Amino acid sequence: MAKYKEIAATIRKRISDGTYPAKTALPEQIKLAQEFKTSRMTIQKALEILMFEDLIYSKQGSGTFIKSNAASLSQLDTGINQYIGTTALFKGKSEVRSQVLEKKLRLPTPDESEYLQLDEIEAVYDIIRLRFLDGKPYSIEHSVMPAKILKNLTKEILEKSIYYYLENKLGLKIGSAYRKISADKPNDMDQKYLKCDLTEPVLQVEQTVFLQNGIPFEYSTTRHRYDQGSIITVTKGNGAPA
Amino acid sequence: MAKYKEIAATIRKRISDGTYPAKTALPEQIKLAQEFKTSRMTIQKALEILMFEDLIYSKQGSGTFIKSNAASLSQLDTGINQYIGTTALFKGKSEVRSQVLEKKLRLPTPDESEYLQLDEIEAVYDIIRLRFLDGKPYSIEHSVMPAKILKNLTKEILEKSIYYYLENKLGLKIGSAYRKISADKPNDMDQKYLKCDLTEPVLQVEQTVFLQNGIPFEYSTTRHRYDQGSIITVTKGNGAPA
DNA sequence: CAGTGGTCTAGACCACGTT
DNA sequence: ACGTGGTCTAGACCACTGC
Repeated sequence: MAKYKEIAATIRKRISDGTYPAKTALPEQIKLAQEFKTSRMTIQKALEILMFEDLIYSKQGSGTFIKSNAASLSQLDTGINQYIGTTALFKGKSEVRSQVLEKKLRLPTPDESEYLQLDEIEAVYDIIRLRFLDGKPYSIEHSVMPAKILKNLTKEILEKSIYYYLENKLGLKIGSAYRKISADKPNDMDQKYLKCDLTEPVLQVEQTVFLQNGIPFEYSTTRHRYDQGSIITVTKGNGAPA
Repeated sequence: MAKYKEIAATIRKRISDGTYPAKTALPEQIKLAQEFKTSRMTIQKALEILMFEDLIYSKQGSGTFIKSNAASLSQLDTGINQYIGTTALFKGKSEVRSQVLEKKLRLPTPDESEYLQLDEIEAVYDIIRLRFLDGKPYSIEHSVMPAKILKNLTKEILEKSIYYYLENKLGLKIGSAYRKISADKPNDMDQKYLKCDLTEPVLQVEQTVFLQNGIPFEYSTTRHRYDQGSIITVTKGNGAPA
């Protein structure tokens, strides 16, 4: 592994085990460079990682400090702000199953061709899946995906995880996602499949997901029963003044 | 401005105006270093900014490429994933006003002292505000903040923006935030103040906001009328494999 | 003014992908 | 094998903070 990553890991460990206590200053970059027998640039690359993880922050002219919530943050082993699909989310805790309500190939609507950056002649898969958690329905997901990316999409893949198929079978990497989250009254499908009555709202997540190269690969709308899910987000502070 | 930031700005401009078209490779780092009369390290710091902004990505051994959604992304002048308060969000578009329904000093509940990392003997402000957009109520915000941070909180400040007060008057910087977003049935207050009937749900955002040094400064629950707001998030792809 | 982090250089070698 | 990005060095000077 790269030296600066190893240094970052060492410092991260010292933060989580209390060797470097919260709210105190880290040793100066020069000292760290001496200790790790490296240059200041390399120390800075290591510290940059920890800043990105929100464990420390620097003030020019003053020092580099450990955030007061750093110890608890460093326990989380994965990065900030993940885009975990529903299948991975409940992994190990419960049993998740998908029922494919619809799977057809059609042409995109004008909106969809804009969101997915497609020509009007390029077909899309139109898929509706009902998700079950431990046998109980908890969400309906309506996905539209370009057929040229998801070739040979089978029902079997849809019943498992599309994300797994993309990354492991097609070798494509997921990049960013835009999401719009809102609350809504239950519509006919919600009432039928999610067993919502008129006073039971849904949490709707409308999202466009991009591959690493910036090509959109999915536009979807997911509606959750209000008592069956919430969205957690972590927003990192910007360094730049407004 | 630092040279690497200027270089990043120049390249960003070339991406947005099409000088460097989407899906193509950027000039090699050596070439860029020559053009800008600088070293490769400085070019890399410039490119790092653009990667963080999700405009480009690199593949070792291959090149640095422009994402296909880069041009549209570079139009957004502000950074990714902002934590803008409601006041700033609607700036220039509409008129936002706050009515303070409650403002008292009390001791924290066990949950609150955990979220806010407070001793049970440290007082908190308990504040309930009703927000109006163009004269119509659209959300109720219940905030709990440590009194030791927000000294001398006046009703006047509450009617404007707490965030503005923090950053400009107290010189404190906002850092990260954790949010939990969910949908819910309207409760008594929602029905009374947001004029929700029983079939009109609310979008609830429960959040803990931290200062730059990691100290929590606000735990709040905001309930929006379902037809008056949605949450937009942008999730950046991780570089690391799962 | 002393001490800290921020930027920058002009090289070098390594790791990876492509051919 | 070659060309790309990734890492790393051993310095230098600048910008800011705090005494």
